[in-house]
Amino acid sequence: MPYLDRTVCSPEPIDCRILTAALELFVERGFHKVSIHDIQKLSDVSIGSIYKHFGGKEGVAKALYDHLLNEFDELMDKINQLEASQIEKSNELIKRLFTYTESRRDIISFVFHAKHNEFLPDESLICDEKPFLAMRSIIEKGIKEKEINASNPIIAGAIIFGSVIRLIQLRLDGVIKEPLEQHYDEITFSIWNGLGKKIKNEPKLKVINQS
Amino acid sequence: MPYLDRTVCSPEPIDCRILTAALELFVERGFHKVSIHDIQKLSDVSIGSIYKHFGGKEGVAKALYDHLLNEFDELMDKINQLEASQIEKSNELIKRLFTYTESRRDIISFVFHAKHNEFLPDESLICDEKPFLAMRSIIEKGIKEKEINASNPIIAGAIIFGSVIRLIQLRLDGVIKEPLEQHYDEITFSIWNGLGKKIKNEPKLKVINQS
DNA sequence: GTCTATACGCTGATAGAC
DNA sequence: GTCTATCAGCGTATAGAC
Repeated sequence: MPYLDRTVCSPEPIDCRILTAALELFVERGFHKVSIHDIQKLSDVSIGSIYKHFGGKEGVAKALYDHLLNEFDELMDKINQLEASQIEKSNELIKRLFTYTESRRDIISFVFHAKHNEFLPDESLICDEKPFLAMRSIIEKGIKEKEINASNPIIAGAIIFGSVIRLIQLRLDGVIKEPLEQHYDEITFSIWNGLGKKIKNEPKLKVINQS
Repeated sequence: MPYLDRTVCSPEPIDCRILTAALELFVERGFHKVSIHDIQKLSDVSIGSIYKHFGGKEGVAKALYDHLLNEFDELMDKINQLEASQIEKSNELIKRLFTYTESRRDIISFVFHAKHNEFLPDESLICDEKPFLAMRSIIEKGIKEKEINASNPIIAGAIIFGSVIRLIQLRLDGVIKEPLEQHYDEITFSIWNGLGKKIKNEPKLKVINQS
C-alpha cells in the first residue's frame, strides 16, 4: 500500500513532499499549532508552491484527509472481498488497524485521533465517509444474518469500534505499553463475547447460544 | 451539583462568568478558534480582568478543566460509596453520563470530546486524572472479585468506556438521534454480555455462566 | 479590582522575479 | 512551475487610568 512515507519516496514529487511533511507536523503538534512556514521548512518546498498546489493550510489538510480516507477505503474493499463472515471481516479490520497503529502511527493518528471538523468545517462527519459507511454496512449485514446480536447497527458499531478506537488511542498515548496485536485475541474475544459474568437477563443469553 | 450554568447564576461572581462563557465558546468552536476577545464579549468581563484572574486563555482553559474534573471526581466518590457490585457501579456511572449528555452537553463535550493536550501541553493525560483512576480502580476490583472476566484492567476499561464514550460522541454529533438513556438497557447488556453469537471458544462461555 | 488603549509578534496570504 | 520578499490582519499580552 503506497502510504505517504518520508523515508521511502526519496526524490518524491513535490505535492507528496508537502503532504508528508504536513502529516508529520499535524500529528505531532495538532493542526492549529502548525503554520505554513513550518510546513515550508520541513518539506523544503516554497510557500508559493504550497499555495499553488493546495491553496493554503486548510487545502493541505483536506488533501491529506481525502488521500488517507481513500487508502482506508481501499482497505475496506479488500476486506469486503474476503469470503468470510461479518464477524471475521470485522476482526480482520481490527487486526489491520492494530498493525498500522504500530507501523504507521501517523496515519492512524490523523484519521482516528484528530478532530477534523475543527479544521475542515464544511466536511461531513468522518463517520459518514465511505470507509466508515462500509464498516457500518458490515455490522448491518451481521445483524441481518443473525451473526451479531443487536437491534441497532449504529449502536452495535459504536460498541465494537468504540472499543477498538479507544484502545488505539491509549496505545498512541503510551498508556498501553505493548503493541495491540499482542492483545488481539483477548480483545476480540471480549468484544464479541462480553466481559460480564453476572447476567441479569438470563433469557437473552440463551438466545445467544441458540442456532 | 453546582455545575457552571449561564442561566442559573445571575449575578455571578466574575470568574464564574468568565468560565461559563469560555466553556460555551470552547465547546462550540474549539479552543483554537476562540480568542480572548470572544470570551471578553460573551462574558462581558474586560480583558484585563480575564488576565488578572486566569493569566490568559490557557489559564482559563486549565481552570475550566480542573473545575470540571473536580465535579466528575465528586460524582465518582458518590458512586464509590454505593453498596453495589463493581458492575452495578459502572452501570450507574454510565447512566449518569448518558443523562448529563442530554442535560449538560457542554460539560460532557469539554471533558470527553476535547483534545486537552492540544491546549494544555503540560497537563498529564486525562486518563491519569483522579476520576479516571477511580474508574479504572472499579474495573480492577471487578476483575479481582471475579465479577469482570478480563486479564488486564486497562484493556477491560478501554472496551467498556471506549464504547460508552463513542456512543456519547455520536450522540453529541447528532448521529444518534435519540437520547442515550433510551438505549441504556441494550447498551449495558451488550457491553457486559457481548455482541457475538458465534462463539469460537465455547469453554470460556461456560465460565461466564458459572457462579 | 476593573477597565481601555495600545504594542508587538505571528500567521496566512499575495505579488512579482526567475 | 517554483521561489522570495513583503503585507495586512488578528490575537496575545501589557501598561497605565480609574
